[in-house]
Amino acid sequence: MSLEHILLGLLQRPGSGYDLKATFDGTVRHFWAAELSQIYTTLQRMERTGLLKSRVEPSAKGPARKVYSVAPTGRRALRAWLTDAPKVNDQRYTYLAQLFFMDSLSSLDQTLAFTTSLRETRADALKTFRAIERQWLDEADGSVDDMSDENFHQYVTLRAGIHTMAARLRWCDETIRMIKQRADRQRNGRGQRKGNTR
Amino acid sequence: MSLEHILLGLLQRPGSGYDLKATFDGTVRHFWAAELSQIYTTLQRMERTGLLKSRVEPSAKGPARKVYSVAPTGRRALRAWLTDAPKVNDQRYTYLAQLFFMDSLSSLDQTLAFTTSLRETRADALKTFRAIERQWLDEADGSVDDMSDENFHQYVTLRAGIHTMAARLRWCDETIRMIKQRADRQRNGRGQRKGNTR
DNA sequence: CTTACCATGTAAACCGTTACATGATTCT
DNA sequence: AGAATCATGTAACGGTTTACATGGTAAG
Repeated sequence: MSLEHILLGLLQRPGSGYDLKATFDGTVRHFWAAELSQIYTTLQRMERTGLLKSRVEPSAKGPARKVYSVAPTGRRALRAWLTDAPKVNDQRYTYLAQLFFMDSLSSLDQTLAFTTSLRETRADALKTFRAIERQWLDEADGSVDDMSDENFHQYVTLRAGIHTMAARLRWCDETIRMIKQRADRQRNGRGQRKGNTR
Repeated sequence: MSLEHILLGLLQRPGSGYDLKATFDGTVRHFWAAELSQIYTTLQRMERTGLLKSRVEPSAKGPARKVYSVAPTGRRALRAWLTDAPKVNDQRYTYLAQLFFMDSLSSLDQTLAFTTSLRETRADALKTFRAIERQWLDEADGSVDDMSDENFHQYVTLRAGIHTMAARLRWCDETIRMIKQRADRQRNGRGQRKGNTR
């Protein structure tokens, strides 16, 4: 139920579902994504179970806004979650699954093209992360020490994304190198070894 | 629908749901996890939609086994998925979400303890990955070139896990260093800057 | 006799994506 | 007039976890 806890965290400043979607995309999207529809239904559930309260406010534009804020029960729930041990959840990587079975295409060229294409997307993502980091550092006069504690906590989660993405790029490069080496060997007639007969 | 595709990949050697759970845990668990109950229901759906066929076989021990294998439609679906572009899916990191909001505990000591504890679990996980890699390399006489193409594809996904986990460890170390530095500064009375007043 | 392993599932609840539906205001 | 943005949702489907239910064989 981490989405609920993230919403509790974000709602330390009250807001509507629509507001929260924007905040989501602007702050936590590098480690958590959520669609508007999911946010709306989750907020409704959280009000039903007493974690949140809401009031309806007229809007300058469009329909009335339903502004949520954290109820006392919610505050306790957030605190309990934060003082709990770090929760490690399983990750699912679709592209690694594809790669895992890609031998059945019997074409190292396909594997090479796949990995090369993946590398590009990861390089773009890393560039984006680094640009966001530069903005953060500019706003803090270039020094992490000048950040507020609040910004510091947020900043280190961005650093996590940068480390991970950089590692993935290095892995792509290592893999591309190994694929090329393997393809060369096979072209030079050293490919027939250990059941490698496809 | 990646679980379906992974099951298609694994079922290139036919097997029962129970078999598949064991294979899952032994081969792809570092990038994909699945419970038995999910595997059973997914296999049933895939037979209903024509991706798989099954036959019932008596078992040496326990109840009859329902052995699934890939139907022609399934073979085409697997091929289409493998020749598709690398699919990057969003990752959700619960512990980064916790860290993101942890400033509201107003205690850098808590943040330090949290990160230190996380570091331990990541170090253990990395150790496990490295042990598995050593086994793989031993079986291939220590050289990646001596692996079959099939094993090579599987090996590189393990390397992805190792790169990622090592990066996460380096991030933990970097973060721990920054937290300590920040705590020191605040104890030495330089803590009151830029809204850092909690 | 009890535990572990083999082998099958169902049910309930929540997580998450995609598509659909509605309607107001503001800018071009 | 049409597009963008504000703002709310529902529905359907599949993904995932946890708990429950059943019963056989083999080893200690």
